[in-house]
Amino acid sequence: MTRVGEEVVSRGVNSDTPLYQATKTRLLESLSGGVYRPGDALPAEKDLAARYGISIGTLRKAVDELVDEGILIRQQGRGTFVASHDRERLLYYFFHIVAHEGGKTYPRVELHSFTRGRASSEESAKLHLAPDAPVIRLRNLLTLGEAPVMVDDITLSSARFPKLGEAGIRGRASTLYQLYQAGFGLTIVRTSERLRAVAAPADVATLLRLPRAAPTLMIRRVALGYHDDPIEWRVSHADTTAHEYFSELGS
Amino acid sequence: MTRVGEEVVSRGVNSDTPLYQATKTRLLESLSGGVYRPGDALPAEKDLAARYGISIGTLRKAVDELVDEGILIRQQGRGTFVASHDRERLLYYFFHIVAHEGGKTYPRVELHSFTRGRASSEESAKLHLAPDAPVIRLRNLLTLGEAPVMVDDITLSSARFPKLGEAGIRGRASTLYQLYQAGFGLTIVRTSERLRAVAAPADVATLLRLPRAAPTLMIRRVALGYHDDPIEWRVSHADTTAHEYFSELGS
DNA sequence: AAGTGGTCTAGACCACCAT
DNA sequence: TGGTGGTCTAGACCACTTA
Repeated sequence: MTRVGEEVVSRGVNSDTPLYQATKTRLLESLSGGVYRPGDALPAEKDLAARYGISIGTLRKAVDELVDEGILIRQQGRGTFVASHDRERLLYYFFHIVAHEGGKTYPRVELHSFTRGRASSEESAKLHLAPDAPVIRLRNLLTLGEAPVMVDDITLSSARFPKLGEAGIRGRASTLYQLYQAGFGLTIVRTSERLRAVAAPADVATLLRLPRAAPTLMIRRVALGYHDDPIEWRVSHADTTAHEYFSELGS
Repeated sequence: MTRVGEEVVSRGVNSDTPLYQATKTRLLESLSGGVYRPGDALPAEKDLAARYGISIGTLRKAVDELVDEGILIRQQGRGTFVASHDRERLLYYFFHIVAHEGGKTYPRVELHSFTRGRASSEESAKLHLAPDAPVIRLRNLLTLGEAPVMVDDITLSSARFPKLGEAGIRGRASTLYQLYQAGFGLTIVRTSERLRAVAAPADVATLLRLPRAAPTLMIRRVALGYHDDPIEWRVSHADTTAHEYFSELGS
């Protein structure tokens, strides 16, 4: 009934990469380029399919993968939306500290210090920066319930966060990731973490009200954007006497 | 060209759950029931679709999800296979300890002790057992390179592992998960882990050749089967001076 | 060459949401 | 009521593996 041969030929340039993957790339470029912004609704699937000149099934396969990756969000009857860093989403995807045997709660975050400097070799490696590139360093103290639970040491490239000052952070009622997104157009999509158990450094122990050299969970995290570009480097120390790190993996 | 209405009616019983989900359940039941065993090839997709009386697209959607969950494995041109606990797969999905900044290596595992007893309240909770149910406890010592790196304390329900004795474990050249699968028809599909930093218990410190009360990474893990049924409870203590826990999340 | 999964199409109908 | 995503179909052709 159909002459698929003609269609396939008319598909055009990309001969080796599948159409749905090319479509995914186009969507990703529209996202990182700001054509569709966090919170926006995408055009309806049939419109998008028509615009790209592909069938709705192929369009859906591309969107499916972006939904799986947490980049788009489908809502039946309403539309498809660009994921934004609202608190719930952040808590769900990027915050892994929970009370023992308990559920997730949103932490209180307090900016403890803000400094500028030049990248260490580790920082430049993690953030793909030139040696000695200028960086911004923040230290946050996180509280769950009453007690301080975690100290975050965060490094950002000054080049990617122009004009970011201490006031800009302290003034906000939002989270850091919301600030990256709203203020600099940078959306965190994925993180990669490595964990160790270490004796608390003296300054961390003080902030967490722990005995000197108490065991703490050290979390070293790179946060990545749409194109797996590193946006933030973070070293955290958590007190795990009343909380723990949650990991649901292996599927 | 088609009368979809008739088809939909002829779909039969399950009116609220989508066909592809019902199909997924049927496949899962065939897997846990041993109709298709680990390593086996499934029937070709068009044959399966015909057998279930559904279109190939719907069958593929069900299989897609099982592939995403690591339960089935597709190989173009060859077939679709039931995932088995070969070393590579275990390493990739279930073993999260890597050398600092390094890649994964397979550990040497040594059975250190084998005992029987009755479930603690925690063990019975984690394994969904009655209080004081009979359990088997193993302690393994894991070595990466030359140095001991991790101590695993494993608890199994005696009821689910009948006739499992020390010789049955020590004699094997395989991994524990391969033993669960080949010997008892139990396949691990997913794990859920919670991590803390704790001072090494005395016996663990000795085995890991660490100073008393050195910080260790404590990993508490439930391993689950096809129907999210708990199969194994494991508490590990890792020395993270030269290794770390790897977690790729947030997508 | 035969068999398998992988891609893609064109379109029908269902379920849900807003108005 | 009209629009959105969600499900499902029937079938063509492509890419890959094996013999």
